[in-house]
Formats: sequence, C-alpha cells, structure tokens
Amino acid sequence: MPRLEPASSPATEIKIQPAPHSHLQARTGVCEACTVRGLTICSSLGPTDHDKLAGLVQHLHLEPHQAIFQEDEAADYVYTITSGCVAMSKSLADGRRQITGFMGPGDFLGLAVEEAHHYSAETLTPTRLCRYPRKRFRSVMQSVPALEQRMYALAADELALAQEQILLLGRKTALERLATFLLMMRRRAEQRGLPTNPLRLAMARNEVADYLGLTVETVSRGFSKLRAMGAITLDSAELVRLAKPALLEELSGA
Amino acid sequence: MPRLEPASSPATEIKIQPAPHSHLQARTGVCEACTVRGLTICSSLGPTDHDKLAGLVQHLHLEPHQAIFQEDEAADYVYTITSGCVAMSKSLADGRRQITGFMGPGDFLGLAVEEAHHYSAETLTPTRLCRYPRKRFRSVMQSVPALEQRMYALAADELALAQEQILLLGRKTALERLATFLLMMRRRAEQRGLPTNPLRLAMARNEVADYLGLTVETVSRGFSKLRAMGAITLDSAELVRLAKPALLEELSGA
DNA sequence: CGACCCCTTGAGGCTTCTCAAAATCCGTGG
DNA sequence: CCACGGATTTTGAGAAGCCTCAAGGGGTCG
Repeated sequence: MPRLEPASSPATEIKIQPAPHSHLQARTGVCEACTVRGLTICSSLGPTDHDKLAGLVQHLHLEPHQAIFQEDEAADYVYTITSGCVAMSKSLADGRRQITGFMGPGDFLGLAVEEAHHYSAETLTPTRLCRYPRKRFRSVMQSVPALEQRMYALAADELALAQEQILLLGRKTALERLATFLLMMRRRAEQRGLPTNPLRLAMARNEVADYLGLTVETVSRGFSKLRAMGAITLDSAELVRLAKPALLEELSGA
Repeated sequence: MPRLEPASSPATEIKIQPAPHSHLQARTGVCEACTVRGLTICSSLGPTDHDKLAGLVQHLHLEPHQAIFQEDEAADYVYTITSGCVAMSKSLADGRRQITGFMGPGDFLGLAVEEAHHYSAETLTPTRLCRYPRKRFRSVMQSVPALEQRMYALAADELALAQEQILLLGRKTALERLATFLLMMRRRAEQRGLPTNPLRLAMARNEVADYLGLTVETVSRGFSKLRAMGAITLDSAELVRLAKPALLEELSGA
C-alpha cells in the first residue's frame, strides 16, 4: 500500500514536490476558495486565527485506496478532508478488520491526544486533504479558545456517533444494521448537499461489511432482501434509491 | 426505577434535602477531602478556577440500580463519579440494551455538547457523584482554558475506548470479548489502585453480556470455558483471579 | 427454612459465516 | 464496437457460533 512521503516544505508557498510518489501540493489563496470551509474547523476561526492555521497547512491529493496513516504509527499530522471519502479502521492480529467510521468533506482526522494514531485511515475515493503538523496544531489549539472549543465539540459529536455504532454492532441484526446504514448515508449526503436519490455509496460492499461487522455475503443478501421488500432499488451496486424510507426507519430497529 | 429529584439548592452550603427519595447532599470542605481528586477534572484546575466549579457542585449518594439520567432526557447536569460504578447504555425500541461503557471513580459523565443525553446512566453499586448544572459548567469551561483542554482530552480518550469497543463488537468472538473484558477490568483496577487478584467485578453477568453484545448464557459459558482452560479461577461469581494473563492476552485476539 | 435472584448447564434452533460458483460490471486492448 | 480478464457482487449450500427456551444449582435475605 503506497504511503505518503514525509513533507519538508515550510507551507503557504507554492510548492510542487519532485518526489515521484508524492502528492503534496501547497498553494496560496486555497483556503479562500475552499468549498467546504463552512463545514470545517476553519469556520470557527476569525481571520487572524485562521492565518495561524493557514501558516501550517499543506494540501494533499490522494488516489483511492491509499493509506493516510496507520494504527499505532506516530501521529505527526492531523487532517481536514476537503473532498473525497475516507475510512477509519482498526484490525486484529489475524487481519480481521473493523471500519470504525467513514469521513467526508469537512471532517477532521486525528482527534486523539496521544502520540500515536489509534486507528488507520485510508482513502476510498480520490481525496483532498489539508494537513497540519500535529504538535503545531495543538499549540494553535491552546492559544485559540474558539478552536479548542470546536475540537471539543467535534470529539463529543464523534463520540456520540461511536456510541450509536456500538449499539448497532452489539444489538442489531444484519438487516437492521443495513437499514440504519443506508439512512445514515442519506443523512450525510443531505448535510453536504449531495444528491440523495439516487444515493451514491462511496464504499464497496466489503467496506460496508467491515463497517457493519458482517461479511460481504451477508451485506449483499441484505441489499437483495431490502430490494425484494421494495425498501430500495439499485441503479447500480453503488447507486441506491431509498424507495421506502419509512420502511427503512422501521427496519432500522429504533 | 427510582429517579432523582430536581434540585433547587444554590450549592456549597450545607443542605439536606427533605424530599423522601432524594439523596442530595452538599457539604463544605468536601473537595479538599476528595480521595479521587487526582483522577478527576478537578486536578487540572488551580485554586481560583476550582472554586468556580466548587460553587456549582452538589454531592449525591445513590443506591445500586438507580437511574442517574436517561437517554434523550434533557441534560440539565453533568457529573463526576467519586466512588462506585456506573453503566452507560443505549436501548432499541423493543428493549434490547447495549451498555456502551462502565464508569468508575474519577470518571466524568455527560460529555456531549447537545441539549439531551445520548445515553442512559445507572448505578451498579452504591455511588457518590459530584453534580454540576450543565450550562453553568459549560460557561466555566469556556472561561477556563485548562478545563476546556481537560474536557477535550477526556472526550478524545473516551472516543479511543469507544473505538476499541467497536472493534470488539464487530469482529471478536464471544471468548475473545470476554478475555478482552477481563484484561480491561484488570487495567482499570490497577489504575485506581484496587486489588487485581482477585479482581472484583462490579457488574452482574447480564451487565457483562449487555456490554459485550452477548447473552447472559453465552457470557456464563465463556467464564466456564476460561476456567476449564485454566485462564481464570472464580472465588465467587464476581471475584475473578486471572490465573494466566498471558493466555488471556492471546485469547483476546490482539 | 423457604423464596428469590443470579449463575450455570443443557438441548435445539436460527442467524450469520464459510466455502464455492455464477453473474455482473469495468477497464483494456484488439 | 466488441471481446477478454479481473474484480466485484450476487446467489447457493452447508457448517458453526450464538441465541432461545428450559431447568437445575447456589447464595442471600427475610
């Protein structure tokens, strides 16, 4: 799996990395043109404070299925996603994988306080990221209360999501998990102003499976069953129409 | 299930609630005598800032199996546990319950930013709590950077724990879950300076089951199997000796 | 001493997993 | 434009793990 090159550039300047596998880019004026600024941590900053962050930022563009960072690896950077879709995951020694969440435009990667990442992150689609050196980001955090507060809110929100996921994994059946998943994906698409009918799933069946604690086969059977029930139709494997949202709500367990 | 009475007292003063089911108490000098102060959010505060919180605090003493608050209920208060054990849980419409975590002395309850609690909390053992009105607590947070930072760290730590739990629920077998659980309980006991041999479980089998996404029977069979393997011995149902920690580590999956 | 609760054990069933293969999609190249 | 190969999705059959239902054991408290 391809890894990122360590970056040696100071930031904010125009910079094209010559290294063959690097996808690092930095450009001036990028933040001003940012399409998801309202969703990101940047939206909680005034111009002066924003400059503090902008001074650290590096812009990355990654292909699908590239690792952003790995579990237990030193957390040198934290990230904001500006476009694309990312999966966070944890794995057991024998390779069983659990996806703990999907991230999209506006989301923040690397909340932990520790020196190492607690999970891996990899792209599912072509992805643009803003990357900040973690330690410097933390010192900006400590000097900017609005940012600290925003980060707290982010952590609390993500915690609430994780607890929903715990309920799903601990107590829901395969079909309930799938229904819950589809409704969640629709909500996310709505929040980002993306089309919801059909709804585009950025992830493959096996990634849905790893997220829902199931196998690919069970997920596929679930899609088929939902289709047989008339709850959904499939334009293609990744384009889903939620034909009966109310039925999905019922099926989702609560 | 008995519920708390709403409190109408200003705080810091000596106060004995006359209401028959109330367990509210407030006493001066309590914080100075607090045995778990080093573990709590209080430890991140200087004397002046500590007084800001102490001015809001109310001390509660609850019996086992009392609700502290319920899912979706208005989050009027946040809490620090000073002694005892608490279970956080979420439930589905049909009553299936998932315990998302156990809390003990020093832990904080009510991290979310929202107006309503995302989960229920109930005592497992006799429990002492420090209770703060949520909105006033938040304004102290905003005026005390050290507290805000501590809260962020708490949220991040709890998030990491939740992600561990997601991995456990999504990908581990019953025996792996149980082994992981016992090791986690031992770590918690160590951190709090409690005896680890035997290890006292504050929760009943059905609560372990609701935490691990299993049934009581499966948990019980798991204990029996671990005993048969020599990994543990049981002084009683709630007093466990981890005879072969290394074996448990292996069994825990990773 | 008995009642109750919790824990444990047993038997059978059901959901999900595993293994296998067919169907579909997609990019590539002829 | 069509044929091909690989990857992904879907479907099928059988096995396994966990759940459900049921009953027995052990401790505690009135």
